[in-house]
Amino acid sequence: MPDRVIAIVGPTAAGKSELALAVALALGGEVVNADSMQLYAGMDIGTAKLGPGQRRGVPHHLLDIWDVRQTASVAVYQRLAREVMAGIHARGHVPVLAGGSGLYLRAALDNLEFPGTDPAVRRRLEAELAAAGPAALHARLAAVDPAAASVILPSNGRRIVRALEVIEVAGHPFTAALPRYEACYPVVQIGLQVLRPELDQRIADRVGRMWREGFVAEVAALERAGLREGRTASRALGYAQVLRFLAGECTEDEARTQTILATRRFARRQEAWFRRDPRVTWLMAGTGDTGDLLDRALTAWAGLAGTLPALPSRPGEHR
RNA sequence: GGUCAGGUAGCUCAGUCGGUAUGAGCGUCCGCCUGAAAAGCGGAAGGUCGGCGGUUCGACCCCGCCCCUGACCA
Repeated sequence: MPDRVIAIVGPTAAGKSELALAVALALGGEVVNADSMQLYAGMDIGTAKLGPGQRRGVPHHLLDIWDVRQTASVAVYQRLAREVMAGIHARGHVPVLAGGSGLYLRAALDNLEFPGTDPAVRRRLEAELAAAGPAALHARLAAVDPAAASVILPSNGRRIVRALEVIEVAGHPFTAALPRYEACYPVVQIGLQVLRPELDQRIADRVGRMWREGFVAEVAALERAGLREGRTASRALGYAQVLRFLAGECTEDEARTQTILATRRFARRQEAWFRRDPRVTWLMAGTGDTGDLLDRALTAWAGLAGTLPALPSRPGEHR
């Protein structure tokens, strides 16, 4: 019997965490985080992480597992997510994957394999990038892997470095295009959709709330814990802006405004990412209609169940 | 009321010593994304150059009047 998964995806501030919680309660599920920044311990207010007291007894996995100084890694996340989901399945529960990091979702759900990495090689290539610029590295890539070079733009230093790294470390060409959408679990992906004007309002409200809840103090504390050394965490939305403020590079008000703008841009990118995935079932999340949303999500889930051998249902196990 | 500065893309502003606006940044929209992905990269749309006259083969640019904004003087 195939082990099924339900995923709640969509842009930031659309209400994924709440819906995931409701779905988990209804199906006897356990939530698995698919948000790259909620993996970091201590990044709570700025990532809108559900606190332990708000989880209503539902187990949540892959939260607070990384130190802010650690560089994030999709490949590591993939391994962890697969392990966690296997455990949930073994317990007879349903994994409810929730988060807005598109690549992380695909890493967890799809047949994606990440070629290895080598810190030394990476460091060397990055130094070369800084010294010679992306165009020079791109020319080199074109010589060793024309296919990859034709797909990666000469201005995208980051992807060029990774391609060269893979060729050197793995000894094979870099697959520069994402593969077909092909999941390794029977999965229902629920996409939460909120109209642009309302989403923008929610983002502004959320950032305002973050500030009222002591976001600046959170960042200051993390700064003492080494946030600035963290390659990934220091660039997180809001955290990057507050770090600039703390360094005296802008006013607090500018940091707040910039956080709103950057979050908005990010939400657009998330929409674009998930929009391409034909498997996503989109639900319009109007203002405060969570109950209805849950019904519609469960209907979509029931649709998947109908295509598969029946599974004994265990509703409300975590009450 | 007077003097000066300014009115150019949704916003902040370049620019043309008269020859169809190379406009820039931001915003907006769209696309890409395989070990940093809340990251990184790319593309597009947007302007009757405040209004009306005049000079000129030709005016965003020169001249006149008017409107608006700001500073200063009364």
